[in-house]
Amino acid sequence: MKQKAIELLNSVNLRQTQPRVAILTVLLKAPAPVTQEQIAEQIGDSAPNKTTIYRTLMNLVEKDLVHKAYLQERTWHFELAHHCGQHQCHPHFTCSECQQTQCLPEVSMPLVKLPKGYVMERQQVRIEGICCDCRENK
Amino acid sequence: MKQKAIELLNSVNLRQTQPRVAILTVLLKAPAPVTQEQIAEQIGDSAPNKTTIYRTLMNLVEKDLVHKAYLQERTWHFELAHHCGQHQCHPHFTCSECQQTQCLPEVSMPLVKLPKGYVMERQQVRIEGICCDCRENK
DNA sequence: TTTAATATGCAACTGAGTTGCAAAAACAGA
DNA sequence: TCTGTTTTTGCAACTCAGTTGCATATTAAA
Repeated sequence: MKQKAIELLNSVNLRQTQPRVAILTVLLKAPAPVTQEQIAEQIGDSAPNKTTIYRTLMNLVEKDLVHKAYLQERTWHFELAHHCGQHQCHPHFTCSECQQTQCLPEVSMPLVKLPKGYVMERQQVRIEGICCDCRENK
Repeated sequence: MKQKAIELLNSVNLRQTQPRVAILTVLLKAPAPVTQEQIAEQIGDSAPNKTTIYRTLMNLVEKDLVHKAYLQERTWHFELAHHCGQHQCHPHFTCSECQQTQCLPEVSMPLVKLPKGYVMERQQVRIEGICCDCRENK
């Protein structure tokens, strides 16, 4: 994991620092998009300052290693981009009862046809609904 | 417009108040999702307090007259739901250069197939890319 | 009208994300 | 391995969208 993190940093010419490696390691393990706070929690006592976490995430987004996953919440969530297709991430499902978000297996959705002259960079799909657990407890 | 706003309020059993009518009227005219601040601006001097605007928007979202459109920004954007299909809104395009967002004409996207036991409420598509204007000015 | 229920405005608050700057760490070259 | 330059980090103070509590005003049903 840690090794993989270091490789990723090298691949985009970012200096290899403790905070960056730790943050990337968390992202590599995460099963769904995570917030700054969750990252800090996971790293524990040696977690970097929140400013550093945000700055690192922003660097990683800029290098396209990480994506901001837009969810119906106030807080930003991040996930590794390495499972995304060229123009499309996997869809995210958010339960409107329990607010839990999960990644859906990559589905090949057709890309929306853009008006002439527009360039597609990335298409994201977000789904709201009721998850299995919440439906049963009704 | 104002008449339409009143009808919408009646249809969901919300009391007809000046702020609500004004806010709905702005939403009815808006060509793309708008923020609290933009709504206040459009209404002008007689604009309700920002707390009222937020509370009204939340009421309208709850009644499903309005949707929160999730964009890659810090501020919330709202739009009328009346052009959305039952499980799907029209896609939004955000230019990663100029940050402008626009609605794309309703396209019929297939719905993602959810795992067993899940209920689909709404599917949203968000596209990032370069808009026509920005591409030409490069 | 009158009254009970609901909505509004205000001011103070919250909390995610940002900024500026001094101190620390990374790395290239000697 | 040391040195100097560049980049990164931590801290504290800040910003600003959205929230909360409560007193006052408005709605609409009787």
